[in-house]
Amino acid sequence: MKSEKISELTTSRLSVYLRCLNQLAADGERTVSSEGLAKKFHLNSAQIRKDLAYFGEFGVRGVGYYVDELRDHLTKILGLDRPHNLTIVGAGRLGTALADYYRAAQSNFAVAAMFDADPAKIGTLVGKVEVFDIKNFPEIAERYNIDVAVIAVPAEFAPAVLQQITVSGIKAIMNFAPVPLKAPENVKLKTVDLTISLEGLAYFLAQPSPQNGQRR
Amino acid sequence: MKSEKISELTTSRLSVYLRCLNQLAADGERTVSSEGLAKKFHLNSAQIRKDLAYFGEFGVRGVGYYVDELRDHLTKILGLDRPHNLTIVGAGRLGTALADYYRAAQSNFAVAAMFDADPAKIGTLVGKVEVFDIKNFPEIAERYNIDVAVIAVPAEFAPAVLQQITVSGIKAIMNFAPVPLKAPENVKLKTVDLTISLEGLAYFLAQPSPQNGQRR
DNA sequence: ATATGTGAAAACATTCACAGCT
DNA sequence: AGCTGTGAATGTTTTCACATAT
Repeated sequence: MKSEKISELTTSRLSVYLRCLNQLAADGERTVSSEGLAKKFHLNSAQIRKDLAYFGEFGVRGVGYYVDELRDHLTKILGLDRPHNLTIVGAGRLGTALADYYRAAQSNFAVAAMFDADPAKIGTLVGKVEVFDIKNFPEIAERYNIDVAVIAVPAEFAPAVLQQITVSGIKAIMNFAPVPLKAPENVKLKTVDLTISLEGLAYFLAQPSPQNGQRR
Repeated sequence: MKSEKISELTTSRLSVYLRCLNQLAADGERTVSSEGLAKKFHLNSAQIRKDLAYFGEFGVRGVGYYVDELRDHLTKILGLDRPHNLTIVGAGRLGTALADYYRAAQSNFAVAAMFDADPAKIGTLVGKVEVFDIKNFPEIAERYNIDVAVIAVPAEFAPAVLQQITVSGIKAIMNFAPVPLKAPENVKLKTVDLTISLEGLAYFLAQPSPQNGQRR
């Protein structure tokens, strides 16, 4: 157990471990070893032990980890022991798909509201979630106690949307707009760039090495 | 110019640079320095020079990089100088949203076909793209000359879908199912896990440090 | 016997700083 | 004078290997 700063690589692995532990619990497993976990996702067992050891000594030597206990720890560590209210800004194709996706995924994230600038969309429902005018963001975010915002608007509007979100005091933002955004200090911004991920695949295909038998 | 193995971190930055160069070209800029690029995305200029130097000496000392020339190089390096045919497996909410997203993004990725197992969806159109029966994957993939596949099915079906895709000889796969998949050697698999990204935000919110003024 | 927790080593990535070119 | 390309230095992440606990 150390008090260093935890890297993002570690925390996203914790999410993966937790998902796996939920599965193991459902399967009725009582304990699991770091080696057992490691095999499930082609990962090094020392890495798992180290990731967990940042937060405490959860294991028992000679035995492994108790599934239920570790699951509770990770749930708490990841802040998933209490609900989060999500908003999705941008009620276009991607925004509505994300709303549906997050609504369907049973999780502690409730999609509480959506926003758009298009008058035709304002007032409509996506699933059971109302689309509000982006102009009223601060008021609605307050009313619904939003703590996480997802940006799903075209790149050109993203900086302005980010601005509106941050002035409302929201500290956690996920951005799907393909543009580099700079969030204020003490606001966590994660960008997922769907285009760049694809281009990484194109690069791979362009490499000479795997060209044997490759479809062109 | 080295012949080392290029890291994925480098290649995704190349995508970012290319996007920026396209913008600069549209703005009529002739040259740009590594420092100029670096400022745009809060990045170190040495990193940019190093990333580029893996592939050649594209710059001119005392001047910088010629926008058009560097753009051409990066386009070629990333394999974006020729078209790619994309398929999306899973015509649910996420799959159709991704289809629309990639269709709209003007790029070298053409959405050529979609697949699903649900008889109600087979034969329908998403945009102008037909949904085929997943059973016919090999034949249709061949017909449309698919070289990149996107997995957008529920986690439980993802392993079987991966299997079907890889036996068809497709070498580049993007996975949105929240499950750890293992692709064969010489197949590139990228997973984007929308849930894990959110949980990283929850972890951040659960930390004591930024709790001043945070909405709960 | 078995599996954790962790220093030490190795691998990998970023940044510095400057020689060298235009 | 100005900016690249790159070795060297620094920082970060992963893996090894083993003492330590049950």
